[in-house]
Amino acid sequence: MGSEGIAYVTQPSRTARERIVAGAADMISRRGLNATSIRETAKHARAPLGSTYHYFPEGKQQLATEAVRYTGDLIARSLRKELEAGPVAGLRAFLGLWRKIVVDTDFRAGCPVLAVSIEEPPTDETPAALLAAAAVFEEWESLLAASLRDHGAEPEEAAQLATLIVAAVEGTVAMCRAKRSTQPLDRTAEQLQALILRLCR
Amino acid sequence: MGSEGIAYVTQPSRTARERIVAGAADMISRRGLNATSIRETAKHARAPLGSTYHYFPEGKQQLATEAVRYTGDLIARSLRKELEAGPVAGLRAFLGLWRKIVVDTDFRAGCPVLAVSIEEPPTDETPAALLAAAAVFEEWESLLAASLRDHGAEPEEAAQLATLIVAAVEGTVAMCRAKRSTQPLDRTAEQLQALILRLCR
DNA sequence: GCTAGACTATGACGGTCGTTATAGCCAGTG
DNA sequence: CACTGGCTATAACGACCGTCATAGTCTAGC
Repeated sequence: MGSEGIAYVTQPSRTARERIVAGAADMISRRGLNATSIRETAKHARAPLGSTYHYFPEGKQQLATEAVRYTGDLIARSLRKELEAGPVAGLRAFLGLWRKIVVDTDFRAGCPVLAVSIEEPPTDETPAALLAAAAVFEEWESLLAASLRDHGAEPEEAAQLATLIVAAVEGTVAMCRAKRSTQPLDRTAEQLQALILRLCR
Repeated sequence: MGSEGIAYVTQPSRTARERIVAGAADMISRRGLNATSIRETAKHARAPLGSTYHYFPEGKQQLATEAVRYTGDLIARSLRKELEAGPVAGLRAFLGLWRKIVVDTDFRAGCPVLAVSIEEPPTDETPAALLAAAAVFEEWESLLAASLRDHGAEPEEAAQLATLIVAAVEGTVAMCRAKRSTQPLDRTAEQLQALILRLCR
């Protein structure tokens, strides 16, 4: 312990609640939702177990939901800013964020939104964390699509390409973890960048 | 029970060992590796728990490894056949396989190879299941890349596009599960098909 | 100072996990 | 017929899980 968590750093200045959420996002991105226990989440955030149920009375589902939204907002904020310099710059920033997470954690962490997306819902109704994951994907896509439209792409084409970008990046991050190499990220980056350049005039 | 598992059907004609592997692949694709217990795997295959450790003496890791290879071979076999009709036909078959799994299971199942890829390795060395996942991705990519080269693509371009296709499909399946919709698959299919057509002359 | 409410500390509950051990069944071979 | 080896049945092991309850500590406002 102590040398591993770099991607979602838990600065001691933040409140205990924020540290728990950020730590949960990090752990979910590494091991998946089901393998992330509330006990370890609390320990990772140097918070007592009891506090977890104080801050998140609805239990694990609420914590997972907030962790998904936390990461979603983190990425969306950066993406929104970089997209001001155009879709290619936005893509580069998007890829760069994930590359940093994957490399900094020695291919151990990935995307918690993806991790939550591939867990089977229990029985009948859709859990809140899965709904949050869908909303995060939607937001990332719409940010990219808007930028593509602003740079001359047809709306339908822009929507398609935005979906492709998000899906490809998520899949590529997973492939990098399996192969313990950033080569998939390099290849995907090349192809997606060419695709944007071709579409925006 | 009885009306849910359609994607990786467990025909009673197969041996108990095969049923356990196929069932494990299905369960991993739904809930992830860590949330798939050997007990439930055995129950799902109508095999006693003791038999699991008889057939797979190395325990859960061995079962997971074989489940990954099982799915990898299943997809690779179909992909190889359809690619004889060209890369576009291959892409269509690839997408169709995943679409069927996602739709038939009401967005509950996905790709077990992806699920294994995003689980953090325990401590020091890479687990066998993760190595198997990397090999499966590699095989799918090389099948696609070879077909693209055979139809006029430059080797480097072919490799890049093959990686993009595998990554995009894996990511898209996850997005479909989160959104409970096949729209991402439709969009990705459109973009990838256009990409192949543009590259192969 | 004192009290209310936010937070911590601690322990327990029933349950499932991976794995192992042991004893039994039941084909097929000699 | 005995017997051997593949497979089953059953129970147990320590460990961890999500959740809840309860009692204690701390701090802000009166």
